[in-house]
Amino acid sequence: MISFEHFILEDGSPIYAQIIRHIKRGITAGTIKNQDEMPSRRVLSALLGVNPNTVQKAYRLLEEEKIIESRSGAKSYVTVNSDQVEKIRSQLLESDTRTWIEAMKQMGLSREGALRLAEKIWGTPD
Amino acid sequence: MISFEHFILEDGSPIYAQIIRHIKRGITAGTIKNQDEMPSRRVLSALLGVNPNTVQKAYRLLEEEKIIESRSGAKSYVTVNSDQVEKIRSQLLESDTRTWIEAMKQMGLSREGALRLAEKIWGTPD
DNA sequence: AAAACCGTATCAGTTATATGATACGGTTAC
DNA sequence: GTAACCGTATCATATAACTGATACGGTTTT
Repeated sequence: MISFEHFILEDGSPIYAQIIRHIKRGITAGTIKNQDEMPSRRVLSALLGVNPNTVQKAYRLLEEEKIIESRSGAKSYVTVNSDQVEKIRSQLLESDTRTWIEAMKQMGLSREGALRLAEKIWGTPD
Repeated sequence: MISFEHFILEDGSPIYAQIIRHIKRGITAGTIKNQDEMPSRRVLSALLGVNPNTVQKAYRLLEEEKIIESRSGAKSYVTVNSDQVEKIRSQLLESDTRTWIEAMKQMGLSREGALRLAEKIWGTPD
């Protein structure tokens, strides 16, 4: 079963989008793998304290992206092949990093300045 | 007059929030300074192709944060002292960077791996 | 077979975001 | 002074996002 242990609701972006991002990041990290069992809509909504319809929207969109599969009545499963994983990984890493770089540039930081800042905030390497 | 030359509307976050972020990043970068003249609501909305009410919402929130001042009938001006600038700067840099770091961690990257990725995507130092 | 889940669907209601139009009165520039 | 611009306010409207409740039928487990 996929863990949502470290999932924290942020503000600013829609909840359903945050759920989708969490799944994709897990796939990128390798903590979510092909054929993994998804928590049911009811269970996840109770876990996150949100409405079941919000979770259903996230799952529906994940299904449209062919990342999960659902059968009426049964549980939903992750269905990703290695090509999809690689695609998701490169897209997420690049877009998240580009967003950060753009912000740093807008605030006048040089490449080295931004990297030093990130290094400092990250803290001890892990 | 504050420049919105490189401002591009993104999707995902509200337009008024993007405007606020643009101003704050400009202040952090030093390209927007105390007593700078803000573009009028009408001008900026025309420039961005959005509704004047959307710009007004951004300006109202900036005013509540004491970052700009408006007098009915007259133009609006940036009103930030050096303490505010430093506060805005540290808040923005830290939150943007923490967001990126959290994403990298969720995707299983080590500190060094993430820094190398950022270095590569940034390209030539500037 | 029955109970316990599950995916799916639908209804209504609220809030946030954005658009569009218009108006009033204050300020600035000519 | 007057025209042009400005901040501010108020309508109405539309859509997206989220909540809450409920229901139907399929699957799994016992």
